[in-house]
Amino acid sequence: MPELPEVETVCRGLAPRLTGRRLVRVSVRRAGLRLPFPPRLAERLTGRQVTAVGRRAKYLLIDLDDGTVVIAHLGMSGRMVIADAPAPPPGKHDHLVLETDDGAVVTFNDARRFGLLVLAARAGLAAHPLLAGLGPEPLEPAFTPAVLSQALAGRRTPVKAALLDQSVVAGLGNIYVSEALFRAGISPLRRADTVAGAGAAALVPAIRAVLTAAIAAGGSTLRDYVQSSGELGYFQHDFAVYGRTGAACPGCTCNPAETGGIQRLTQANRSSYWCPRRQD
DNA sequence: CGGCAAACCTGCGAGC
DNA sequence: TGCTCGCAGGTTTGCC
Repeated sequence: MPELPEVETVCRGLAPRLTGRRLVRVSVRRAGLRLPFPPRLAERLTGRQVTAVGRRAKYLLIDLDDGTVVIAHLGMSGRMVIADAPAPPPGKHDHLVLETDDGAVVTFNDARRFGLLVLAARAGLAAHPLLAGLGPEPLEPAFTPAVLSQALAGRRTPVKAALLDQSVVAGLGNIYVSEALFRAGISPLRRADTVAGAGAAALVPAIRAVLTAAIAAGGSTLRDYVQSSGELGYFQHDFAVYGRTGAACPGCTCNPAETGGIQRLTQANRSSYWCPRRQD
């Protein structure tokens, strides 16, 4: 499920509970997820102090006091749940449990197991194979129309697929690509190279606005980003087009019964949602 | 190299 | 109620 805003929300929820804390107990309940867990994972984490919790694209980065960084990805169904010690009995798909010296219990749960968790050295982290190919962070100043334009130029694939490509821009997923294209008035069917230039100039603020609003929703609907259940990163957010096939387009005044409303199509095996009257 | 389908794995809702 | 089918927010692989 998680795209950049959800991972950011998980990050903000974990940070106050983990930063400065020492990991006093680590349970590893299976051999790995999409990738195998590192050898001796529990031993390598136990006793370490967390110095920072951050994010790059959809990756969660947890810095430890020995120069190690935990790189975690939530895949499609991964979640982090915070509870108070004593640790509750592990549930189905609880794969990793971290306990801190002040009594927080963080559980990494992932039903589909598309997530991952590996260790890396902080030094040279940007060159790590998982991170090296990532494009710019969409909320940072380096993500400019010129940069996006350059990344889209020469690409003959639909713009929908190009924006899903993490080397073009990091952190967008299926939901926010549809939402950003709607805001920018660009059809998901457009060939990427035709979106360079003016299209990119419209897309950059659209992407920024969509992500910023989603992060704000994550923060505002949760108390300190942690639900009462302890679950992080999952929040209700109103989408303009995503999952709204047949519904009225929020930007149109026409009758969806006559126009068909929001349309859904399949591109590269993923659903795209769009309003044909406002996006071309 | 570029683009697409399939693969990984489980859960859930819709339809019969 | 219970089964099957299609669908799911990610990423990699392998094939044309």
